[in-house]
Amino acid sequence: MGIKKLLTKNKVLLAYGISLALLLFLLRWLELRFIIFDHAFEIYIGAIAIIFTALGIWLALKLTKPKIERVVVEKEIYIEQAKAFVFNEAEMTRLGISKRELEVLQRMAEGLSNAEIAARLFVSLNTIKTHASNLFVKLDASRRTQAIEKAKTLSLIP
Amino acid sequence: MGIKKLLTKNKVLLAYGISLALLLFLLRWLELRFIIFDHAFEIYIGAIAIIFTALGIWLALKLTKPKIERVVVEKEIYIEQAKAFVFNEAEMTRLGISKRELEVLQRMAEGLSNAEIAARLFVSLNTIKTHASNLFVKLDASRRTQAIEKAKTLSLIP
DNA sequence: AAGAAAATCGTCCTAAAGTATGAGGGGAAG
DNA sequence: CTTCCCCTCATACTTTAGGACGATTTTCTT
Repeated sequence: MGIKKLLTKNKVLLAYGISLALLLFLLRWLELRFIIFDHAFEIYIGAIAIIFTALGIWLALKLTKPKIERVVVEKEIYIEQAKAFVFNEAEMTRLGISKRELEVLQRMAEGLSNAEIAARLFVSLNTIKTHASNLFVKLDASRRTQAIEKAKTLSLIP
Repeated sequence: MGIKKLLTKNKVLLAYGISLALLLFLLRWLELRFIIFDHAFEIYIGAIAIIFTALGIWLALKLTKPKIERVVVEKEIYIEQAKAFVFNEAEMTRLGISKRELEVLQRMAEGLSNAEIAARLFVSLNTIKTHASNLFVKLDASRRTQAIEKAKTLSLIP
């Protein structure tokens, strides 16, 4: 960041420079009025003062860490959770539902028929029927759709 | 904003100008009063330089505005499972599902049998069967459980 | 090793679900 | 007014689901 830029940028510094110039003129006026000495001396001092003031400012700006005022803005982000399904194992234990029965239940909820479930689990249709019947008793349901509904509210299936 | 106003407003600048003037007078006074050494001029210059450098540094530190850094902190908020169900009417229109059919679909998802649905909607069992059949065609399902699954993923039912 | 629980499979039967087809009434749009 | 869609209902039939037994085999626990 150059001095020129600084001066044009900062009104305060500009005013400062102008005031210094005015001061020098004042001195000259005083000089003319009262004591007459070497004019060059005051001008030189003034120039030195300006230069080193600028140098001081430059030094300060360059060498010091920039003042940073940290403003923390809290931005609320609403995250729609992908419905993190947490399996309710306690409920499964309470109802006495076995692992195999749960598997059948899951497939039933997927919309598969008993025959399809039997094929996927490599067992006979009768076995699936038995599991289904046991499930209905344990879930207190009389239809598979009802069983699915109950199982979902109990977080046994997503 | 005029210079005059700036000067009267900013005490720092005023003090600075005055100090410069005083310094010059002091130097002149010293020059008049005492005998100047050979290197008096260099000493003056050095003193002026040091003083005004310090002044410049002080000025810079005092007058620079702190940079405001806006830190955006993202606060994650997880939506509770009160997750409002938004009915996908577009999908219903696309599939050509009628109001009555949707009603039947909803009851089916609740686990009701066709007979129960018929009783609740005050129509005959055959009517429900017809609606169900039409639904299966429109939803490309062959079972009610499958229809329910599809309808749920399409946000036709919660 | 014995017992309990779980998983498997079967049969018989009934109930419910699903398919196919036809048909009548009513409302909305052309 | 006529056409189209929706809702309604019916009949006849097929398929699937579900209930009620019993039975054998694994698997785990004690």
